[in-house]
This record gives sequence, structure tokens and C-alpha cells, in this order.
Amino acid sequence: MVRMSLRHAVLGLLADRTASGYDLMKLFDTSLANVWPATQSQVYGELGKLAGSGLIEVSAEGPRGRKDYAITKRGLDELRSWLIDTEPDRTRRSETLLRVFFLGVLTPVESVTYLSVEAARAAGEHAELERLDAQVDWGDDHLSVYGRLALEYGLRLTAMQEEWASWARDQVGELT
Amino acid sequence: MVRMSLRHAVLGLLADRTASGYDLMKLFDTSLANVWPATQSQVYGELGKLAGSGLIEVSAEGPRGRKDYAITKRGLDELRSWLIDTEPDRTRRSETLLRVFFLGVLTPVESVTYLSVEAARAAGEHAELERLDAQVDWGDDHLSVYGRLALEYGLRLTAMQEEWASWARDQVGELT
DNA sequence: ATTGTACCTTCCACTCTTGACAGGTCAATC
DNA sequence: GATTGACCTGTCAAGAGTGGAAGGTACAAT
Repeated sequence: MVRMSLRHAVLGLLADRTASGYDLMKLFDTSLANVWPATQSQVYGELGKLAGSGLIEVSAEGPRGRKDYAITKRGLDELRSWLIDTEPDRTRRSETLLRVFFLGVLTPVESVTYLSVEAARAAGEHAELERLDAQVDWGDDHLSVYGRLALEYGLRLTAMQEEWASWARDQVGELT
Repeated sequence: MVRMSLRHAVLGLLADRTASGYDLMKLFDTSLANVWPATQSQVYGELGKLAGSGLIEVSAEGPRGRKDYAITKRGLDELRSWLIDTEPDRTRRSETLLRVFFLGVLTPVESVTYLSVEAARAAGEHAELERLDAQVDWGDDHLSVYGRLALEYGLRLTAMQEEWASWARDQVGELT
């Protein structure tokens, strides 16, 4: 039990409102898609474990075997304690950057192509996020207020990535 | 065998020069620390598998059981093919951002503190990278040329993170 | 001569993540 | 009445990553 952010992601979502595993999956695939992706197996598994340890509980049962979960007092304590008392794991892996390290085995022309594609990809993602920003109806609930901060991070990140990739492309271009 | 970037990280390092597992670990702990961290167990395990499949080979044996590995023709082909023909996995997880999503369970003051710490952390990392940049003797080999591009990415990323965290802190501050 | 330190490899137990599979129910439409 | 599609929960196998333990060798300095 070293880290387990997934556990806290589920707790965090349930802190906003009760939800079933199905509901949570939709949130993971939309709001949290670019922050903490998770699969069904993980979510349902985690719900079972969390319920077993009393951090959440079944608050209602609906049709089709639907189970609504609600966070408990202990769960909320655990979530707050995670936010305040523990340091985030900042281990980052970037396959894109890993490839940059090894661009030397390609020809300069091939490297320039790689970085151009990367710049275009970042630009595309940036545009996509801007579209999302304009489209989303930002409410006043927790997830909206702070979710917007997260979206802004995405906007700034993709903008930075595009600038960097363009710059890097030019740097490599000068080698030819 | 879906992704396995670690395999290609090892191949990429060996494309620059021959190395033992011990040598590779030093590279993983320095050059690649912020790009693709790996543990001993992973590296030695991967070396065994790569040698077994003929992508690398033992080029020399030294004292203390040291084995120097060199990339083979097939290994280089595999590396090039990975760089050119396959799309990087861009799945990103950010525990820091995940926490931002759930800042709503804290008081605004606690949230401001969290974001302030985050800004300071980014600033500190940025300064550290600048120090590294000035200190490193950038040579002409592959890892240096392209490693420098990666470092520049880190500089821009940490600068962006500091600006974002400061901005977000002010945003939340306005709620009080 | 001992001792400390750097060197060097290998194995194991555990958690996290992925992807696929399996199964069942309700509501509306044709 | 049958089909379709959205709803909803669960399990399993395998890969990837973590952390640590174990064990041994060469070398230099005291």
C-alpha cells in the first residue's frame, strides 16, 4: 500500500456526489481522462476494497443491480489527509521525450519530421481543449471550479509543447 | 508485447555506446531520471531478454562478473523502427493535477497553500535544471545533442508549472 | 592485513494497469 | 413480440513497475 492514487481518485469523485461504478467510469473517461485514466476492472475492484475497509458504503441500490456508493466520514478524513499530509508522487514518464533522446540514430531529416509531427499534435490537442473549454458549462460545484484549473493546465501544457517542438525542430534543422 | 518503452530505452542507450547493467543504471539515474525512471530489477531483466532475442549481445566481460553489452544490427533496426513506425504512448498521469481536482474538499486557505507549495516546487526544480544546464559539458555525441533538447523541455515545463500554479493560487484566493 | 567502498549481477514478492471476457437487466422502438 | 441499445456489475491473465534482499568481487587506503 505505497501510493494508490486510484483509491483517492475514487474517493474524490464520491466526495462530490454519490455514484455507481458505471457513473464513475464515465467520469474517468471524461473529466479525468487526461489526468488519471482508469479501467473498469480497476474501478470496480477499488469500489469493493473501499467498501470493505469502510471508506465508502452502498447508499442505494437501483435497477439492474446498480449500487450507488457514498463516501463515509472515515473516507472523507482519508481523502483530506491524503491531500494535506502526503506528498504527491511526481514520477513522470514521457515516451515522447524518451524518443527525443535517441533521435541521434535517425537522420536529421527524419528527426525534423518527428518533431514537426509532435508540434502539430500538440497544436491539435490545444485546439481540442479550447473547444472543450468553450463548450463546457462551468458550474459552481467542486469538480467544475477546480476542474477548470486542471483544464487551464492542459491549455498551457499543450501550448508549451507546441512551442518547444517547433523550436527543437528548428534546432535540428540547423544541423543539416 | 504491446508497448515496452523500457526495452527501447535500453536499446537507445546501447546505440550510443556499449555498457554494462551497472553503467546503464547510472544513466537511468542521471540522464533519464526525469524521462524514464527504471530500477535495477527492470534493467537487468531487460538485458537478459534483449540478449535472448538477439537485439543486443555481450561484447566483453570484465572483472567482478561485469558484462558489457553492445547493440546488434537487428537491435538497431528495431530501435529505428520504433522511432519511425510506431506512435508514442501519450497516456499521462499527474497525481498533482488529480489533487487539484479534489481541492474542493479543503478550505480555500488550504488550497491556496497547496498551490503555493506547488509553485515553489516548480520554481525550485527550474532553478535546479538551470544549474544543470550551465554545469553540463555539452559534447557532440547523440545523447548530448538531443539530451539538451530534452533539458530545454524540462526548463519550459517547470517554468510553465510555476506560472500556472501561481495563477491558480490567485484564482482560488479570489474565492475567499 | 583488514576494512571500507565501489562495483556488479540476480532474484523475489508485491502492486498497479491493461485488455478482454462474461453475464445480466431495463426501456423503447419496429 | 423481438430486437436494439444503453445500462450495470463482475472476473481473469498477463505485463509493467517498485522495493528490497542477497551475494559476491576488485581495489585502495589505513
